[in-house]
Amino acid sequence: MTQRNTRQREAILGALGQAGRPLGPQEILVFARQFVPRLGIATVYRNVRNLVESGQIRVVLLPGSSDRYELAGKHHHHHFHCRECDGVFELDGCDEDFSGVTPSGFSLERHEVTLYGLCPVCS
Amino acid sequence: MTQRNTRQREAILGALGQAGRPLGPQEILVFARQFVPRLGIATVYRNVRNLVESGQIRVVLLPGSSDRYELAGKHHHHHFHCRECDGVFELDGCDEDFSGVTPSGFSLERHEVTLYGLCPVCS
DNA sequence: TCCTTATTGATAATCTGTTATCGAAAAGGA
DNA sequence: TCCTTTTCGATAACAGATTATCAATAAGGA
Repeated sequence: MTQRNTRQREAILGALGQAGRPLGPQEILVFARQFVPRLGIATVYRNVRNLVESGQIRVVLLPGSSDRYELAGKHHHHHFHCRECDGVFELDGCDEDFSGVTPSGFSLERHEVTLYGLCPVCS
Repeated sequence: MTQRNTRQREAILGALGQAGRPLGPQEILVFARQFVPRLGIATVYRNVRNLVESGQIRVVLLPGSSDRYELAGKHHHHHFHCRECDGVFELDGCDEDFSGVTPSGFSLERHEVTLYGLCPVCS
């Protein structure tokens, strides 16, 4: 036997699906406890790591803030980071092309765009 | 007497000027030791904090990497982050407008763009 | 130059986020 | 159901970045 299906892993995936936006480990814990009340933070970290390795979820890196996670398989997009509640929200797909801004000599592989301000709730 | 002019602070500002790109505290230490060989890392952190507070330098926040610092007073611009040497480089001014990408209900205040790939040296 | 006191340099302490440990619980094949 | 082995949950330990401590040094005004 290799990997087992646990209620905990399902709860974590369920939390990310339900939230519809990138969550940090602590946020995942809160959401997923709806499904598994006794869920522990170590289990969240463990499963998040495995799910990233297996390609089921994706790491969202943010300037000046800790990592969030979102379900994989979405097309290229970026995020909005609320300075008040610290929540992160998904934006619609990105069609920007930054090759023109890239100085000669540099080889551009990817880009990250983050918008800041207030989310609807905090406005 | 309130604040004194020290060789150390001058060396730190000199390092940032000479490098011409955002530096982290450890990088600042290396560069600035050209001017003050016995410079300590605590002094770098102390001065960096004061210089940010006094508005002489600016914090550069990067996704998935620790903070860098650059001289203040430049016009709005973004950065290129080399995945090989971890160096950060300044790009020419940004004229992007992301208000069209901002969903209704959100209030956009600022944005951050980071390009990734290889710098000329690492290419 | 002298003296006061901000600043330095070395290092211990702290902080935040994450991983390791280990006995208890539970997945799932026989 | 039983048994093996993965996974869990609580918490200790760790890692990297940053800040605090404190005796020694050095600005810079008198």
